[in-house]
Amino acid sequence: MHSEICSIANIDYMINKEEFRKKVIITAGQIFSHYGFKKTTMDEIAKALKMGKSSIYYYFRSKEEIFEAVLLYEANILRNELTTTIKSVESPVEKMRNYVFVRMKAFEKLSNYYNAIFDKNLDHFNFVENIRSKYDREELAILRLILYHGARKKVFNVVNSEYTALAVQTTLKGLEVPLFWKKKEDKIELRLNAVLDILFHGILVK
Amino acid sequence: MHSEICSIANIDYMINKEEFRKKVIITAGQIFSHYGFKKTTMDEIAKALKMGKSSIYYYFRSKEEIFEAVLLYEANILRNELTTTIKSVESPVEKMRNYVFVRMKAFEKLSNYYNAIFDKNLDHFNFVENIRSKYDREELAILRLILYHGARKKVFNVVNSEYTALAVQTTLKGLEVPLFWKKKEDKIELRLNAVLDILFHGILVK
DNA sequence: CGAATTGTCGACCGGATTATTCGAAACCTT
DNA sequence: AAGGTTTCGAATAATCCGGTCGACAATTCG
Repeated sequence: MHSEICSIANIDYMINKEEFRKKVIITAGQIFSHYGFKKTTMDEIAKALKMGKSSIYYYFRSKEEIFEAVLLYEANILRNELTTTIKSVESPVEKMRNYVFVRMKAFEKLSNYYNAIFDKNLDHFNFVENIRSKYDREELAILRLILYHGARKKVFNVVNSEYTALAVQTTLKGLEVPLFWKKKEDKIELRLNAVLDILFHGILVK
Repeated sequence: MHSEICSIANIDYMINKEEFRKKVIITAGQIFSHYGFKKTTMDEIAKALKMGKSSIYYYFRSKEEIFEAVLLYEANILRNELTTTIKSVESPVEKMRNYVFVRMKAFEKLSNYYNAIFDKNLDHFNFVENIRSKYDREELAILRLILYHGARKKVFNVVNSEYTALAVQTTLKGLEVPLFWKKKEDKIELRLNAVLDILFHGILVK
């Protein structure tokens, strides 16, 4: 029959569908990052989208699928920002304040989702591995170096010396941090928070 | 019988009890201000206190009672800060930047609870009236003046002119703002958010 | 020491919430 | 108008959560 026309129409549909999915991801992402996975309700997402709750299920199979899409979306943004920025940066270290600051912000945003992941009993090993595999080792090495030398040369004001070593060591390895955990325990969770604190607040730029 | 000794003992008990209540108020307050009333669970509060949920009910009758205690506690702090600070401030307006900024922060903290109040179907009229009655009219007048002239003289950078009038008008009347609402409707809620936005972010100091 | 009072907690209940489904209506596009 | 696409109200089954209760530990008192 009219197979060609039909397929054209389908492509149109798919585009719209993809756009709507993105809208959901962005909207839901904001809510997830604030309230975590468990505390975020479908009703809430639907309300924020000004849509019936059931409609969302036309685009996503489940709440989890939305959440995972959000994580992937954010991780990709972060990764792209990193790769593009890192190529436009040259020493000296002293001039990198703003650069690092921007990076910090990006990580900060993503770090919100850690809570959400904790909240859920998601197997974050898979997630972390997934993300990590997308980072070029070299990128990480450079970033780590910047921070390391920056801290030594007092470009950054490291607030709490107790955690300095840990912070420098793990800084901007970023998503590798969770690899140290074996299971979800309070103490370990606390340590993560400490690290994140240093990463995003403790090390003050400017 | 041993009425005197007993009463002394009772006072001791009360002090401990009062201390524990305060601990609950502070801990629960942090959670409430982040997640709102509804999304905050007793289990969560208990866990944060490292205590059994049932134990909390030995000190508070209900979740609502905790919440109201939190509001009162915060409101008192804010009120005290206001009254003490306002007496140590003299013109000119241009030097008040930092002062106002600090005030902003204080309001910001309290403003978090507005969400919590919305969240709940609490009759916030009572609450607001309760708080408002503790403010000296004169204090408010002075604060309002500072902001008003500050905005006119461009000491503050008013970001969104659309809301400027509203902001100046209601700024630091602070807790009076809610009096304009008749019921909890989306549009009105949005307007509040706009106002709060202006109050705490829109008007940039420095 | 006991006994009385104060404080803690695990286990549990029933009503409320919530993720998800389904079928029917509304909406396009041809 | 037909057929595919999108929306949504209503129903459901599972889970959650505020609050209770009784047992029991700790402390205070004679």
